Amino acid sequence: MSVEFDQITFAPAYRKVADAIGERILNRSLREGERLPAETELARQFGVHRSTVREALRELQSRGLLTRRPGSRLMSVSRPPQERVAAGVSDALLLHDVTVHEVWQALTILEPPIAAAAAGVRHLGDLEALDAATAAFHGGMADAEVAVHCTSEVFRCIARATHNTVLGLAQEPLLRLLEPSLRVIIDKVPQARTRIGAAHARLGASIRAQDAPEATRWMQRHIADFSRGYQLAGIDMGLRLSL
Amino acid sequence: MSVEFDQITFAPAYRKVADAIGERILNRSLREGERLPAETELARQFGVHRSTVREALRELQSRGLLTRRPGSRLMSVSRPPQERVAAGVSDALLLHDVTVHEVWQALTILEPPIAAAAAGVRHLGDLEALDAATAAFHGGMADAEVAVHCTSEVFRCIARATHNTVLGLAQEPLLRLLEPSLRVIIDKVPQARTRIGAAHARLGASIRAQDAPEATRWMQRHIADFSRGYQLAGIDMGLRLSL
DNA sequence: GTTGCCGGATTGTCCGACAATGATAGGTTC
DNA sequence: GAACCTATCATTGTCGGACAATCCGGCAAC
Repeated sequence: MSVEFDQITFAPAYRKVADAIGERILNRSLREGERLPAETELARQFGVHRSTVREALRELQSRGLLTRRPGSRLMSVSRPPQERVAAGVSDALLLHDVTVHEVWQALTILEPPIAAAAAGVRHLGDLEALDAATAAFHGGMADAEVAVHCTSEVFRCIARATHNTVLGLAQEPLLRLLEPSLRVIIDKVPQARTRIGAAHARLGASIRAQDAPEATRWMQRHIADFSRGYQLAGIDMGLRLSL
Repeated sequence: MSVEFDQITFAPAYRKVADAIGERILNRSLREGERLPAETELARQFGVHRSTVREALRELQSRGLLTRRPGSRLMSVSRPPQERVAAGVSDALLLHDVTVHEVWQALTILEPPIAAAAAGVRHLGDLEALDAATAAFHGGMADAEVAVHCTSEVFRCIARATHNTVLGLAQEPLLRLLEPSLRVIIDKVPQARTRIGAAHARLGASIRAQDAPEATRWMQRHIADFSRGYQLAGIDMGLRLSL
């Protein structure tokens, strides 16, 4: 009965330019490190004004697809750095009002298997990095800031030891969201530091021994301890996170 | 002895403007849905040229922090839509040369506990959505495209049933990366559709029955099946993904 | 109630300009 | 020949201004 039309789609020029360049980066016809022509030249090629090109470049830059390498004014193609991507995810989660509990639950799910995987695949350098982080935790235990940083660093080292980029990138936003509340716990709960330190030691040992079940168990306890920490620090896990 | 100086940081005006606005969105002093002043007005407030403001807006827009609501020319504050964030993550993973195996391993880790959590918390609407996706899979099984879409949709429904945003957002990029290879499997492996369909049915049943262990088991098999599928379809899991 | 029209606001795009700053090449000194 | 200095040039960041298209709101006409 009724005639149906497709929604018409109009994209401004700056989006088209961004899409065109982005497309070629994604499909690898522009390779990492390759330098883009100057803005004026791009404007000429696309047949638009330089201002339009610049708007497109800002978008690609913020996606991490383009970056300016030090010592070069020209933009060059880059793979989005993990930190940037993770920051995007944690910002999004923050604005979506995720609760402490949601982050904690995700850690509960993610971390023990990561520890197990790390115990499976091991590589000497990875163990060293883990030891370094553990040692730094002990050394800087007095300073809450250092303690917090080292705690998440231990997580990072373990994830890195799995040599699975996906796991590392999945974990990173959680660590970012965890840190502020972890700081509160470490500040308010006296026994937190020693318990965390002990967990680190056991985790390191079991990963070194390639004892996956043991690594899993200790990681479970480690994460479970956070939940206790939240209680003791008087943090309501149902509350949404804030930066 | 030596005098130490901080690295001097220079940020172009468009970055400063973007940071200023972004900051206020992140710390919620600008609330979701709130409309920004017009570009001319922003330029006046920041004391820069409109082109500069526009470059900043492009960045915020691409981060999903600003969007234009239909029927309004003014930019309004938005929380980054999941799809956009997920797209950013999967693009990044793609460019970082993640392998099929890495994605698969992450699914192995993530999905069974998600299914278990879904079996714990259940909400009538969630079950309906899951049933709908399962039914759509059966209905459209002939069409590979539909089958692929419904398979990931089932994952999405299960994650949604956990009511944990973090889990949903962690999973989404994996689904995006999974889909192309899943399409190949469904095309090349005759028994794939029935096995996937069976898994969906069992998953739905055990979640409805709130049987977390059973849901875990079926999800494990479901994901393990993918690995078999890759073999049968002749896909080398060590190869990096491509779009 | 729908349609048509007008004024104003806003964006998308363009033109052109210019200072600051690195890169580079070319000449100079040892 | 190597190292150093300098003039030149290319490129970005930023600006001023301009203009068409378009969309919103309101109001009149049908």
